Amino acid sequence: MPPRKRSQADDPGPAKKRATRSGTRSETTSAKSGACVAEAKATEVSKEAEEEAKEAVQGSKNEAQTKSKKQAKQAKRATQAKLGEPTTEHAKDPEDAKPLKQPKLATSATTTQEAPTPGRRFWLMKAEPETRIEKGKDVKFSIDDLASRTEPEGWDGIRNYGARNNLRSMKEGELAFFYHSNCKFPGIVGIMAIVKEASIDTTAFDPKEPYYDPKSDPLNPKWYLVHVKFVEKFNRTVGLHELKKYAGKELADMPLLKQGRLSVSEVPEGCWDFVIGLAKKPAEEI
DNA sequence: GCCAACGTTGGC
DNA sequence: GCCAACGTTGGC
Repeated sequence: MPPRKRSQADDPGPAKKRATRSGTRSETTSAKSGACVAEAKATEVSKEAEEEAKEAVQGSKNEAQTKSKKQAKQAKRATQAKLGEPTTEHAKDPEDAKPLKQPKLATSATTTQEAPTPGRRFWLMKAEPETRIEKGKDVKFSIDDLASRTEPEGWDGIRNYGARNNLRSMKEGELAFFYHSNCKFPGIVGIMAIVKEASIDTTAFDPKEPYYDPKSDPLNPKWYLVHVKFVEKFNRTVGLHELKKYAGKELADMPLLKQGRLSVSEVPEGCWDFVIGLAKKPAEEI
């Protein structure tokens, strides 16, 4: 599905093609015993971590004293890497499993009444629509593939902290652009909806998976996915080249254009609306 | 296939 | 904790 590493390995391992994506590998996929157990365990663990995190927040005073150094460190790193949780936070750090605290409240709704309802945010997620074999499996995933699904699709394979953090702050009901990358005509091709919030991406634990991460540990999961469903395919692709025309203007704040490599990024509401406008433009006006 | 930009790793 | 070397993304 989403883009990833290019190991040239190509070992023609067996592989029920599409295993990765065909999945909807949510907890309902009770078939795979091993992975499932792992997931269950991992879930527990992450719950614990969640509890810890909560406690940490509640007892923030004490915590501030005991952990302030650590936090300072993290903050610094985060700044350095500018992508959120970076480099060293690996397996060791239990904070890694910390789930979605309050994402920064969204722009517009920040000011509105009842605090606990952050505004809806918008996203952009990349996938490769053209065949590419990774560890014997085709990682291709296009908007047409998504459209053909009858069940929510687990957006797995995200192996970048910045992207992951974005995944983890997605809320059910939010919308995302589907972006075709690493292909002839890269660009935004349609819209999907988040139908299930972050859960553990168990493909990280399976050596046969294209996006296996030997450093991830079911007991302290690093990688997450969300489930999405198809909403709409645009009549035309809003190409990257076209988007770039507005990079200094209407789309100045579009992370896609500033940090091209992030496979899951946020789209400011204004940019969202603007892109929709582009997508609906009659051909003559393009 | 090239390569710029950026992320990650590991030595010190 | 810095930073050089290495790896990956993804447009072209």
